[in-house]
Amino acid sequence: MTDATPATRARRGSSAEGRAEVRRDLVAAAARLFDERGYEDTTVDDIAAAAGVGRRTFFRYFRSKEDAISPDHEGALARVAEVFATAHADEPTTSLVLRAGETVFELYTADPALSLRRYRVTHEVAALRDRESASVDHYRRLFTRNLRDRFAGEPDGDMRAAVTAAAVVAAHNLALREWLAAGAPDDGGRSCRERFRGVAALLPVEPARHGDPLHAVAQRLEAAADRLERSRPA
Amino acid sequence: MTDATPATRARRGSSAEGRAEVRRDLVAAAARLFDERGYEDTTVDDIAAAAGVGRRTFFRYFRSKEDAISPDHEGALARVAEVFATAHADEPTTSLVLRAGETVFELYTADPALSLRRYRVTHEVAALRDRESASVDHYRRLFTRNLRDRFAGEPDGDMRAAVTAAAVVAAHNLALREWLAAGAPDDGGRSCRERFRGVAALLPVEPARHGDPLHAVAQRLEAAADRLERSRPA
DNA sequence: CAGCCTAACGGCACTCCGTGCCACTAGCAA
DNA sequence: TTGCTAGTGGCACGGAGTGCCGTTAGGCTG
Repeated sequence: MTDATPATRARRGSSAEGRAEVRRDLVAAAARLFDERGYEDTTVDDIAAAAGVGRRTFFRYFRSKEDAISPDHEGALARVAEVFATAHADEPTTSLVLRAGETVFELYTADPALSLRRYRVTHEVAALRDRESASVDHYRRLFTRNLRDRFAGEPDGDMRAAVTAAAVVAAHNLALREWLAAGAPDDGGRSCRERFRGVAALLPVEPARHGDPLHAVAQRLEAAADRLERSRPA
Repeated sequence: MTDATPATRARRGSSAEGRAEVRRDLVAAAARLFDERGYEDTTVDDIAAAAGVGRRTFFRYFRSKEDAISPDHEGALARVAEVFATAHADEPTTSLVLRAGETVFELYTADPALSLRRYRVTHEVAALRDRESASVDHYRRLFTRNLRDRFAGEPDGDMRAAVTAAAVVAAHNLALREWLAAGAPDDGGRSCRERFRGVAALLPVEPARHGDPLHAVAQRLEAAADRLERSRPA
């Protein structure tokens, strides 16, 4: 983006900060060019040139052209996996999936302006929409695997795991999309998280009691109590 | 696939049956080559040559290389949309989504052997898996749109529409995958449909009872938990 | 039957994505 | 100074997907 002399930009990527700077420049250039000219009419050469690096270097930072505009889902997936891996077995399932889901919001709330630009471009270009769908499905699969383990042995465990995982991920995306459509208000993602938590009342996490009208309320009480416990000083 | 003299295959696509024949040959060639050599090591040239047509003709039948192995999701989407469009307003939501979902099974049960081959290849190749995820998400969006209309005005309507749609699609895929993993038994997809119908008990199709006194208590407890959490930055 | 017309076909050339290879150079160590 | 390492950019290549055009089969018309 900013003009740099060949001398200074020659080995920007040598240090860790240098690599981060090059990466930021590439992301910014891609977002700007996709927004201005459209995704299809922007080549990788254009992005690389705008960021002041060679085309070959672009592919050392991103696996593909689409990657330049996508959030770092791999890192977020790893963090979600960590939440599942470190969770205590007696934590209520509702609480666990809410915690796991909220982890991902940080991907977007960290830089609301960039998220908005990404959102606009992603939802206009079919190729990027499909790619986003595929990324989201990776979360769904991760949730499904962990819930399947949790529900193992219970009646209809696999089906409930599949349905619960899909429901949580769908609620997450709804909350996120509404937050973005509202202009990504910078409240640390609080509105986003609160909307997301509404899914708790809709999950079939308890096999026997589902259908009982009081059940949903009981679940939400449980989840809230769990949050109270967590927010206590250690 | 089958050798044809240049004379007979020259204008096979002139008639409707001819086009269907060419398409079948291309699909069969793609499935066989992907299976034998792997997806990455098969070029469009290979597929076209194996089917006895030119490379340019391949792209007149399929938009992309991936399309040659994918089921006809566009047609299935149109049929599902038709189910929603022609449904009576007083049909229970559960019944409607089950009917809509079952429509899609025909895509696979019509030719179990081909479906099995597609399943194997699709689940081995990351690019095809992602493409399948994107296709599935189109169904989810279609269900979401229609359910959002159905739940319009009801409390938490959007959230329940998103969750219900995701749940139905997830259950559909679980039933389908189990059917394929079992070797695609040719019972007209009965086992598949029955498994799918199990989702009915897990759907939040009835709105939460906001008049319930316990609901207010849950809300106040949640709000208290949020305030406490907010006052203690992590 | 002869001639025309339409439409599918095959081939060519082109753009662009993504990758392997290699020479270059800045920074560092001996 | 002399290697040594690691990031870089250029080059060339294979493959996907597209625009264009000449060719040709099959149908329609006189």
